[in-house]
Amino acid sequence: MARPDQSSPDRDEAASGAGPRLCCPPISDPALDEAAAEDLVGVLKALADPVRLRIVNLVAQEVEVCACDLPELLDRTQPTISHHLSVLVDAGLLLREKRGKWAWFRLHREQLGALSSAISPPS
Amino acid sequence: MARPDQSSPDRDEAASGAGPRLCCPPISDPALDEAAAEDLVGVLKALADPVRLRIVNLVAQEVEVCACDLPELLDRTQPTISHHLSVLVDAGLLLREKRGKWAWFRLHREQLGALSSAISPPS
DNA sequence: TTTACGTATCGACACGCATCAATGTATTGA
DNA sequence: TCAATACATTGATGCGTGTCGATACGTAAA
Repeated sequence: MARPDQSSPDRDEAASGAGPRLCCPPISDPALDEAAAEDLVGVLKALADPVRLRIVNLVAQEVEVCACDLPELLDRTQPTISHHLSVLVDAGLLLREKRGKWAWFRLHREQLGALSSAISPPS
Repeated sequence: MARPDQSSPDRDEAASGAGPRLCCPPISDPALDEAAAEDLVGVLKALADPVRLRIVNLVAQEVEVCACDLPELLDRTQPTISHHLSVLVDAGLLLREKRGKWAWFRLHREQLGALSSAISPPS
């Protein structure tokens, strides 16, 4: 698929040079290759679910949250909540601590902060 | 599912009070209700795909990007690229400008910045 | 008005995933 | 040891979506 060049009427600003050349520097050296993109996407996918996003939001408001409260708060069954908690722990967004019969979860702030800055726009 | 209380051996710090009470203030008033979560999730889902994340990354490195370059750069067919571009535009992350036969895309920095700060951890 | 080309849309297919009922595992208290 | 409880795991199901070939649409040049 041919790229438009500067001789196109659409982009003739700064047309002081010689013969036709590219309208702009060709895109090269993408900072995010396929592998790096997959890594970041893993954390983004973990957050890109309404139940999981609300879990993270709840945990961010408290020191820690007991799994026992979440089925009622989020209107989902216990297996579904357990599944979502595991996804968040696997993504590194939550930290799980089992105390007796109960499972408590805290926010992994470094990981969430890393994600936040990874997607913050440049300049 | 019963919540553990402070009389549990797991959480007996600051046990100076009277009879048994909750281990911690009950979670209430979640800042993110189901509707608000769905909104944020829409933008997160748009980013949570390796092809789309790489598109945003490419556009963030240039002033603007021509759709004609993306199939080769990202190793996807033209319909697939067109689909992903539409998803990003619909999510408000990219701005589309059609010039002649070509479609050019710029980063919507405000939207990406809003997402970045929305998921940044508190304090 | 043709022809060529870049892009958008459509239809179909395969895969991923959110969800739940049923069941297993581990811990606590009697 | 037994019963109760909290959580994890499994299997099944339905929906969403990433992908591509085919095709339609719009623009520009001949």
